[in-house]
Formats: sequence, C-alpha cells, structure tokens
Amino acid sequence: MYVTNISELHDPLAGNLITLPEQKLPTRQPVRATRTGRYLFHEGDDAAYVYEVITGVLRLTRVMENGRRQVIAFGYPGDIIGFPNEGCHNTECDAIACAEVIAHPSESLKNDQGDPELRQRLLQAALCEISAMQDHCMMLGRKSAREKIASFLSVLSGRVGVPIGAYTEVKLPMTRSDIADFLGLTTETISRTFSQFRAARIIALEDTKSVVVLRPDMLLALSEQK
Amino acid sequence: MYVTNISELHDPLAGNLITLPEQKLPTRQPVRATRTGRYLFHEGDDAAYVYEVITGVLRLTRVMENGRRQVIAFGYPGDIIGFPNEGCHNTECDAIACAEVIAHPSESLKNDQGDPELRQRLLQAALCEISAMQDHCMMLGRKSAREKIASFLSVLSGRVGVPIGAYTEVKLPMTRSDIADFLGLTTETISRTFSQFRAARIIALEDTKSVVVLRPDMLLALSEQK
DNA sequence: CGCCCTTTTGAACACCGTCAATCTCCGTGG
DNA sequence: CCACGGAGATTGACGGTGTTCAAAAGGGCG
Repeated sequence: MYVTNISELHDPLAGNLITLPEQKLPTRQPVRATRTGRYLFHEGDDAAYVYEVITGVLRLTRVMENGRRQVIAFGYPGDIIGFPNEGCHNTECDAIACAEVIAHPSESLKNDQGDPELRQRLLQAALCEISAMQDHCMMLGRKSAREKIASFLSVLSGRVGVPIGAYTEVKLPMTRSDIADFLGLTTETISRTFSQFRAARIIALEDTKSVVVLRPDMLLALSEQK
Repeated sequence: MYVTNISELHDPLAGNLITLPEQKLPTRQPVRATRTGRYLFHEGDDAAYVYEVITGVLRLTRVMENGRRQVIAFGYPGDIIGFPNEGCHNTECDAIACAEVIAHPSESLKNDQGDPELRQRLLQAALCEISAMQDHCMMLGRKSAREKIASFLSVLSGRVGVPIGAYTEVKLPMTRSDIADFLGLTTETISRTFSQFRAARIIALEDTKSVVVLRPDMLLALSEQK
C-alpha cells in the first residue's frame, strides 16, 4: 500500500508522472507515469501520502471560489510536498513537467513505529516548508513586481540553473500564468518585466521556456532593492 | 530547564509577558512577566523552544535588509509559535499585549522519548501552520486591499470577538502599522479602508484599539468578492 | 500643559492591472 | 507541404488602486 498510482486515481490512460514505492534507498524504483497536468491530489482529498519529488516539477496551487489562483510553490527534486492539515490536502497538486515522486504514507510523520529516520526527514521538511512559506509571504507582501521577478529568477537559477559557458541557463517548465500566480502578478507584468530585464542585458530569452542569466549580480541586487 | 525567562534573556526589569513551565495540565503556572514589546526571540537565535500562547497576543515578524517588514502572524491563545528551521528561528517574535506562554523545548518535536502526546500536538500545530501560511499567501497575492482588511476583521472577529449586544467587539492590540505589515499594505490604506467600512455602517470604531462589527455578513462578502 | 507617536485625511503620482491587438509557436488535418 | 486553429506570450494604451508625500488631528504620558 505504499504506492500511490496517480493514474488510477485520476486517469486510467496514464502519462509520464512516475510514482515510486516508499522504500529505503537504493531500491527505489519508478512505478507509473502520467502526463503533465495529471493531478497528485486535489483540495479536500484525504491526505494518504506526502510526496517526495525525485525528478520533474510539481505545482502546488490554491484556488478561491471566485476562481483566482495562488500558486503556493513549485516542487523541484528534493522537495516534499502535500503536508496534510487535519488529514486533508488543502491545495491542488499537479505535474508541470514529467515527474517521478515517492509517495510516503502520511502516517510516517506521526507513527513512532516505522522508520524513525524517515519521520525525521519528513518533519525537517515540514519545518523547512514553514520557513519557505514565510519567505514567500515576505515577497508577496513587501516586494515590487521587479523585485519579485528578480528574486524568482535568482532563486531558480541557484537551485536548478545549469552552466552554459560563463552564464547560467534556467529552464522554465511553468507558463507565464503560473509565474504570475506564484508571485501575485499578471502574465502581462511577467512578460513586460522579462522584456525589461532582457533590454537591460540582465537575462537573455532563448525561447519562452528557457532563460539565460547574464548578470546574476544584478538579479540579486534587484531582488531586494534599497 | 523547561522555563524560558524572557525577561532575563532580553531585559532584567521584567514586565508582563509571562512564561509558564512546560508541564502537564492542570499544573501549569505563570512564572514571569515582561512588558509589551519584549522579545521572545530574534531572527537567527538558536531555537531552544517553541511557544504556546496561553493569554495575550504575540507578533511574528520578518524583516528585510532594507527595513521592510512583513508580519507573518499574530499569535493568539491556542497558537503555537516559533517553529525552528535548521535549529534556528527565522523570525522575530514579541508581545503586543501582555502574554503568558508555555515554552516547550524544541526537542519535544523530534524526540521519541518524551511526552508523545505533546509531540503529536506540536506536529499538528506545525502542519496547521503550513496551511495557515498558504492561506496567508493567497490573501497577500490575490486579494485587494478591501478584501484583505475585510478578511482580517472577519477572521479576528470569529476568533476573539466578544458579543456586545447584537454586535461583536474586536480588540485590536496591534497598531495600524502592524496590520499594514501583516496584509502587505500601508497604514494609510488601513486607515482609509476602516473609515470606508465605518461610513458604510459595516463597522464602528470605538477607539483606535477596538472595532465593533455591525455587519459580519458584509465583511464576509467583502472578503472574497466576485 | 506640552511633547511625541499614532492615526486620519487630503492631493498627486506611480505602479501595475485591465483591455485589446498582434505575434509566436505547435499540433492537426486537409 | 501548407493552411488553419488555438493556446500562450508579447506589446501598447489607458485607468484604477494603492502608495507617497504632506499636514492636521487625536491620545497617552511625562
């Protein structure tokens, strides 16, 4: 019962989101795959598992009655996502890039029996999540559009950027709309600010899904201006 | 070593923030007091304890290098505050109203030895905190000033409002500036919107530290408009 | 009473959202 | 192979919401 088959839950046709069984390394193995956009869980779902991202990118979203969206976080490899509140998920989670995840039973957090090392890791991840959310609040509440976008690119570049000559390339599997909903802005503002940064030679835009950071120093400076 | 004496840590003169020893109910007893504004911990402090608020109100704050503030949360009785990340506090915490707290050793979260019931409660609180922060992000990122302020009053009224005839009185121990920093706005916007709500007979302002909710239905409607 | 801090109110501005048109990129089908 | 269609992205013009700057009013405490 350690394996959640996302496809079965939400779509029998499968795709490319792979769920790994909860096992000790190094015996983890991919199990199934669903396509981009396949959901791991919805708001209100019984929270049977928390998910450890191995590869790919997840999107954690909360939606208001009136349809407004807030992207809470993007889940990159190493992130653990889907912490329950009162036994339920309070966000939506789907894959924006072909992803492998390990489904850990939510009980692993509580149970004293069970792997204590895993419990410790999950607890650390939860505490880290609180801190990350506080950072995000700071950004949403107190940064300008330029600062938000500079921070976003700076952080992403640090986490998943790959060197390309002297520069750093950052893949953006999410749409402009995702970024906007993550930063509390609109797609137009994202687009305009990207163009500004390009004009200032801070970044280069290969195509819409890929940014090359030319001046990480300027991004950093812009992300928390005087 | 279960008692943190906040006065000793930050000011020998004491005041009215009371720290209770970590004990099983019903033997909890107040120990010390510090004045409003006394700090429980600062950003970067070693996180020896998490704090359970018994009475009073705490303020959890994060500050940027350039001085901008984000109030992460207000800690009311029942709240547990100060979850560590990598052994450190990543926020400031002080009292904005005479407060009694219980200091639980941070290890209570991790240790398998120790009160399992307490560990369970702290874990629940941490998970709840994640959810609350996600809500807050939604508000910061996707609500207008009026919606933010209506939500704020609505939630506060539900949690700590006291009936006054047919209406509900809400004490506001925090300043306009605190509310602004909590909602990602300015004091002027808070003030103006309060005045608007008063003109619309949604609230009445006794004095600056106290609001009477006349139309909770309108507050609720305003807090998440179409 | 007088000082200082907080709050309120006003006026002008700026940033960002809204609306709309155009462009690019892909996948699909004729 | 090209035409077509649709979704996402970009750009422009404009307007509104909320900030900024400034001044006055209120309140607490010596």
